[in-house]
Amino acid sequence: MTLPRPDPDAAPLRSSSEAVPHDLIELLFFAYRDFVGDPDRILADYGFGRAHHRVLHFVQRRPGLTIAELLDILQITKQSLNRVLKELVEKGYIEQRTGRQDKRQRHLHTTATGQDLALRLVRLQAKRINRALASVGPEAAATAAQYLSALIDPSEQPKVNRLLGKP
Amino acid sequence: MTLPRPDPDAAPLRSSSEAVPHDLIELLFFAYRDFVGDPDRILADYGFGRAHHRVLHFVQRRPGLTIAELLDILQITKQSLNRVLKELVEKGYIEQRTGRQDKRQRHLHTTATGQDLALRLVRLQAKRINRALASVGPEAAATAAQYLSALIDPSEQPKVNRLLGKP
DNA sequence: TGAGATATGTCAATAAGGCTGACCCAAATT
DNA sequence: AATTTGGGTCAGCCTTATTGACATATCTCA
Repeated sequence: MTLPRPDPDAAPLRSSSEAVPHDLIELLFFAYRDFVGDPDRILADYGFGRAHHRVLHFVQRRPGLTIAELLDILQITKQSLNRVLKELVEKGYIEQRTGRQDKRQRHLHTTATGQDLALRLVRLQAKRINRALASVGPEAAATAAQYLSALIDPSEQPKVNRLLGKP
Repeated sequence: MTLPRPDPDAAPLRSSSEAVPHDLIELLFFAYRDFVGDPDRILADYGFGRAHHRVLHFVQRRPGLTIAELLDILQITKQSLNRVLKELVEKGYIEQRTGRQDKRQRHLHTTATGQDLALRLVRLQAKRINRALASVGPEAAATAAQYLSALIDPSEQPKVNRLLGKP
């Protein structure tokens, strides 16, 4: 099966002086797909999906996170969050603790089981990333991080930087 | 609302000597989300979703693509592809031409309308990427491309390289 | 020529992960 | 005491994906 080559004349940029970096567009699609594919396969054994992974990941990373903070990070509705969070709590991967100062808040923590799974998943993703960095040279790490960071909505960047601990 | 900082001692890497680049893991999530968010908003006006976008994009990029080739790129089932492809054809964004040598094949092409939409979307994504490149320096483009490419499953890399026209 | 492989299309059922809208309670704030 | 905030929940809907089964046309090869 031979794929046709991209046709350079197919889309002349008449009304735009900006170049279109097709490779960066398509590579992000393929890279992201394979990147989340690894965890997906494991999560399926637990009856979890991608949404559970994200919740587990950020709770593991930021123990004590509240619901509101998690909603702000994930940018989904509380109904969507609640479904997966409830399952993670019921199955014993995440624990909710009522806030001490503000008793309305629920602070989220991974249980020992939750930590095991979160670590297993994050190591799997780290493996892929480290393999990539090894192949392009470790100097690329900083550049890649800066590039990905700059792709984020400027309005979201402060939040993400805080999240990553880079104020 | 103040987010707690990542807890560096929360997940000691007892059973792994590999470092875990949390920033690169999380940045990929945020970057991808915002990257596909732009087109999503536009597509909603047309009654299309992300799946339609991917089909339209690759057909625009590789005019004459067959169904089998597209399935191989997207890695979804033909039933999934068929639903969105049918809608794109019915609404006049994509055209199917029966193969000349092999009459079983359908060669896919964007219509004029399809090209307009595809270009609009690709320019939007290019804008975000070019903004990012401008902020980190254009030298970063090659590094970012290499890094993203190296994230892809090694078994898939030849295919992607062919697709991008870099053999 | 006839058998089998290939390319595509389609039906039906199911699941995951999102959404909106409408409520509810308890606790904090003013 | 009244209002706002943090969180939970019900119900219904959409999109994208899946599996499995089957249909049809066309191509290839013995």
